[in-house]
Amino acid sequence: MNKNKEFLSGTLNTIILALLKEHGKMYGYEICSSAKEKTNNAIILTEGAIYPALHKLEKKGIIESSKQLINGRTRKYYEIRKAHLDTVDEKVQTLYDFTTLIQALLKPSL
Amino acid sequence: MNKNKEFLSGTLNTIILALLKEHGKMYGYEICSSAKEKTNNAIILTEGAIYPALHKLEKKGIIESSKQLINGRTRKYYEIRKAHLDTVDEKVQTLYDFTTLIQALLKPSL
DNA sequence: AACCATACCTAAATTGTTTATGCATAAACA
DNA sequence: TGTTTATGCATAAACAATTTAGGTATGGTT
Repeated sequence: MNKNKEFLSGTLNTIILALLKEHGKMYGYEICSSAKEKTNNAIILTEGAIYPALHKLEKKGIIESSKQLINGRTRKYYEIRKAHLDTVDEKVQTLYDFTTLIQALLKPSL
Repeated sequence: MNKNKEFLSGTLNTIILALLKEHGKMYGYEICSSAKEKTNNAIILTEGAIYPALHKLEKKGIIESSKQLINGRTRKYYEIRKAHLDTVDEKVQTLYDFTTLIQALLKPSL
């Protein structure tokens, strides 16, 4: 289980941004469970990785957060700043293209 | 240029092993230039990354090296140990599957 | 002679992630 | 009613991988 752990590094930020772009607004815990659910437990984003990543993206000004109290628990929602939507698009596309390159590289040895 | 630098981390070992599996025997410098050429300069494996990676794979017993003198320059060829070919197959397949998962995750936001 | 491509290598610094915690609330359960 | 499970945030030490930046050396090109 979690065979993909080693491959995940480097893709975390882009996965976060892609999910944020798709859903508009998400909170950290939701990003983890969403990725997990969408990939049938194949992609496990750990909280220890995702929260620092979100904080860093916010510090860079790419995303912004807003707190909301829901059922007595606080949720911190993140969304992509409009000014950076294009950058995010590019980043997502670049990762997509990268995965295609990797597949082309690996295919001959499969 | 080299937009893929951040995505490369974590995939280096598997790329090396896939190329070695495909070509049978390769030397470090060749692995770098091969990846570069095959991807039209999109995947740049740096020597500072690849040599330590090769040494580590050898220390683990997954690959083995043999030196050869060619045109007055020494080349250190690496190949996958037979006993580990199955492990390598699995690893390559796992990365391939992972890239497919990533594509499925990213697609809705493209 | 200078320079570039080839070919190996290492090591400090940076970075990202894991692992291991901690706090707190709500709901389910026994 | 007390414990566990799920939710939801967070940080920090340790670890691992990679970058950056150097080093050595040979052969071929200008």
